[in-house]
Amino acid sequence: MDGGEKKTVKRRSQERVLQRDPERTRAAILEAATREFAENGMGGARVDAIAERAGTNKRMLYHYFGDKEQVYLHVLEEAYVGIRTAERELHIGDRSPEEGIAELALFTWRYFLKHPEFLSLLGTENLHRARWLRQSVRLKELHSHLIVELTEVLDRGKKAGVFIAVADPLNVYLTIASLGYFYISNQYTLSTIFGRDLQEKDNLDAWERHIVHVTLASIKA
Amino acid sequence: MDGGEKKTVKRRSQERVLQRDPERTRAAILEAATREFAENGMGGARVDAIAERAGTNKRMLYHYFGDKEQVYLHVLEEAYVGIRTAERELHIGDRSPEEGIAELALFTWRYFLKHPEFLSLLGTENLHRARWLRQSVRLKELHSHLIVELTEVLDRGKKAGVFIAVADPLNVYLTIASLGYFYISNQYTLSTIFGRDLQEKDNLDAWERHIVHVTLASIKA
DNA sequence: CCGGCCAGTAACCAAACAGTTACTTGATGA
DNA sequence: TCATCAAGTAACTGTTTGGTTACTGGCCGG
Repeated sequence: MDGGEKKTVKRRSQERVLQRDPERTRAAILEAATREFAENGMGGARVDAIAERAGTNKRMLYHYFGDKEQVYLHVLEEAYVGIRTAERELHIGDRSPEEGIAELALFTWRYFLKHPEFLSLLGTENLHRARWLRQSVRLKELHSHLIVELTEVLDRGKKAGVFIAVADPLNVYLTIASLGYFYISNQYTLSTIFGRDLQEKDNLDAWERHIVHVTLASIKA
Repeated sequence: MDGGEKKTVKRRSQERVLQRDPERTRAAILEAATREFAENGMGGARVDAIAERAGTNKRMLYHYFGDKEQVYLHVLEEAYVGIRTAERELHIGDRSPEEGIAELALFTWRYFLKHPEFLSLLGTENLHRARWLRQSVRLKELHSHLIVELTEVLDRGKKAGVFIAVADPLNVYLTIASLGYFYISNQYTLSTIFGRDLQEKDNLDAWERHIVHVTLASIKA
């Protein structure tokens, strides 16, 4: 539009400090992309915005990840690895069955509350019917640990007579996850239509207690 | 790309039958937009796609609604009106308190199951922090009816000694909605990572029973 | 019976977008 | 000490996209 010379590129002398640190640049892109995808979804996220947020430019993003979809896939994988890794350090089997379940419920709720971007990414992925998650080879074995440990805790509770016999591990986890996910991810529409700020501390505390109460009430003998 | 003449527009004689039916065209756009927004979110939805799905063209869409955001707002409003209208016909106060709560839980679950596009729209709206919902004047008074009626049922249950005294109407509704919403809207990632098809009839039926069971268990005296 | 109005069409436009190209710079090891 | 190669930059490109313009044609009140 303004300049005519196409070949002779004039360059201003270095404005940004050169990083020359591949690990750092890659990590910065991934973190910036996490925020961008979480805030805008797959369709709304902008490659330029990710590059700018990461303090680099598009060329590097394509250099490290190939294309937009691959960046998204890496972001999604990292997010799942994050929660499942933290979960592993819980050792819900170390205490009584009731305490174990309560601990898992509390952990899940607090993790969701601390990482709303994870919930947002799940929302985006489900909007697209798990299109990228299904392609991921990395995430196939990640989740079995949770179910195995939960099954063990429930079985101990059944033998001790404190839990009902029909308690299904997956259903118990889905109950915990449902109550946390919906409250946080849908807080904006809910606060609007019911005229109550769900982010207020009192309401958050009440819901935390509610999740533990509901989860235990649903499996107690 | 092919034709050169800019001013002299040549027109093929009428290919599509002229509808000349404003009501129908408007409704067709709204229905097509509902599907497009539900499937792709705000950022992913395409105005051209909506027009094509509606069997019309962009000009009409802009004629009736102004711009993309207004179309989306109308879609969202229609969706909320849909569920709240159906809800009103329930009359959960007509039976015993326990039956009333069970009825509301069943209705909500089945409505969600039948209208996944509503859940998707909620997800999109929450991704954008209720940006459009908050602007809507039409949807302010729509939801109070639900809370009023639920409060009445819970109070009756408390007086009869079947419900606990601390049961909060909003929390009861959030419990019901959480369990339905999460299971359906996150079914794709959940089915993938846990290797169980959540759309299978047996699983759906089990979850329906589970929702009623959990809701009642959490408020029973 | 005709002039203006409104539903409808298709071609068009500028901006935004994902992805590419052509080039520069700094570190390293032979 | 200099050739090589990876890290980095900015300008460019073809396409898509939301939104507009210029036009057509059926219908209805005067």
